[in-house]
Amino acid sequence: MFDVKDIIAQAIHKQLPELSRDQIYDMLEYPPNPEMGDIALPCFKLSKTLRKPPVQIAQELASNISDMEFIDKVEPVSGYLNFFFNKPLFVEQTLKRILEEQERYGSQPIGQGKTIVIDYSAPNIAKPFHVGHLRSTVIGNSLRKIFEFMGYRCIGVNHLGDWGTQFGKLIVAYKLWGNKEEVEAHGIKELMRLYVKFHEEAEKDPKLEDEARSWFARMEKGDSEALELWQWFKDISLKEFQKVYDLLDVHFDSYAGESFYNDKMDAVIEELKQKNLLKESEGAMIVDLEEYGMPPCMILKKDGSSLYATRDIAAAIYRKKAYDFHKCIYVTGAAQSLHFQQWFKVIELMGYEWAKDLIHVPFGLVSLGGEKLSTRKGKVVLLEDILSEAIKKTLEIIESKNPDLENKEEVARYMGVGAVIFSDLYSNRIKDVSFSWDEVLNFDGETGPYVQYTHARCCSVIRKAPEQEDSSFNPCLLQTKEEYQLCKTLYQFPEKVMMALTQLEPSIITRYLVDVAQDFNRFYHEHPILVDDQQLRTARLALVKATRITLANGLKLIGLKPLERV
RNA sequence: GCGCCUGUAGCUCAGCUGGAUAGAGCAACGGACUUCUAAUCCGUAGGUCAGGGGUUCGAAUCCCUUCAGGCGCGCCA
Repeated sequence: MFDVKDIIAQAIHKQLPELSRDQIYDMLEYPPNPEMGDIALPCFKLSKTLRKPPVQIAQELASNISDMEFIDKVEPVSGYLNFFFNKPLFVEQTLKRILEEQERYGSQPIGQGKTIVIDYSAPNIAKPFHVGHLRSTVIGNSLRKIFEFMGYRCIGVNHLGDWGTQFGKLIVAYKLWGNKEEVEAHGIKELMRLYVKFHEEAEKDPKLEDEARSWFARMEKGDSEALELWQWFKDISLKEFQKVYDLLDVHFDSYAGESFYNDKMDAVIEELKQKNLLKESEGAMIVDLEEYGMPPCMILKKDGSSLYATRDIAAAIYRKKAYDFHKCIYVTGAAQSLHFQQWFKVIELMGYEWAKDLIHVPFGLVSLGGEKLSTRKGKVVLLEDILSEAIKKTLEIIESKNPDLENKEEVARYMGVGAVIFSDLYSNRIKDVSFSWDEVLNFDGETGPYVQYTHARCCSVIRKAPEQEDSSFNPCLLQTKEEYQLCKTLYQFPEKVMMALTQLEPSIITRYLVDVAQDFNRFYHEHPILVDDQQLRTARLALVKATRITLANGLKLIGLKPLERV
């Protein structure tokens, strides 16, 4: 594997044995502009340990450092040591590596033999799938792809919200105002109507709440009428969710939701008792977390029924047994941060050393015109509607730009859905986002369609190029600003994937794809590729092929299918 | 009241675990299609990095503090 940074780190290490190669590796950075070289070592930090001014350190290193094949020039500039690559060699090695590794380019086998459980999406049964759920779904899906790319075995778990008092409410509403035909005909939309109606009516008549609670209690006791209705609601919901997942191309290995853990709770409560962690407070059972600066974690309500913390604890213990995970990752809204901290601590107090392997990956909430989304008030944007709008708009663009395209419908589907996913993975996940139709349906600039378009452009050039058997090329012919810059950006892909993995941050990939696309489009605009000069054409084609591979690999990591024609 | 998160161009956001002159896209304006897909490219304009202190050779980045917004804090998940 070709890694210039490592080569440079080693050369510096020879001069400065007091620092490890890894330490030096981490100090190396990419200078802000090309005149400052390709890689730089700031010497300011070394100043203290070496008891010399940084300028002098840089100068000494520059004159003593041994000649390296990959480096043309080493230049000390006001405390920085700037390395200038041997461009042809760098270009050759970088492109060769990409062209050889193909769909493996960017991956490192760091996860061999390790299992990651990723808990994502987790919509609530009988409630519509809206923009808010999309984030968990696409972030989780992308993290899963990234981990798999790095050699981990991944278990995607959809922890369905399929248990709780809301089903009591739904049963009451169904019995009072609903009927079988309407539900069969309109699915979740009808269930949501009933749910919203329940809350409206319950404000006038609080007795409804009691009724709902008693229906839920019947469910917990195994009452067959209640459970049949529950199962029916669940089937209807899952069928509709499946349509969305198919459209998004998101899949799970397990749909074990909340109800799955019903019969696993008693054992957990028993264990907590035995380990002396449970404490009675105001009639309820809690784990006191005061000495850790947190409010108590509630395990049992006054009436003896369990809560979501109880379920999460049971689920974690089950997953550890079932999958023996290396890490278990929970992709949920930032609003739940405290909840996760609390029950992670409970797991730790129970004496499980793997408590440290539980990771909460929070993300900011989605609002709608400054207002919080609320299923109960019916204030939501349905994901289905967003996706179909995006597909419709894509189709319009195709009709006007490329009406002869084959299978327009299919391309529009991938492109439109991809645009929505891309925009959701575009900024740091922790940021709150305000949903805007304008933004989601804008296909210019830093967007999914822009990257897809660029990928298709690469494919198109490659298709039109004459066949050639020899894969070699002359890297000396790729020395212009645009060509070299593109090459340097392509070189960074493995680092970016690694960063996305350690930071659990898919947006690093998304942004990187835009960088690649920008660099490629500049190159494409400046330099004709399919020229008569066979040498030049072959060299530029190698660059196009490498770009295509990198874009395709990155797109797959954020859950998009790279398109060959748009 | 306590805790967590956020604050960078008119708007949406990057800024790599402290580094060189703070970068993109959108919107605006002006250019580039007889030539590999113009969903593209080039140029112009746009900044007290919320305010104030501190640490440091160096701060958008770390610490303290104020302000603004969001989210949490026992019987929902």
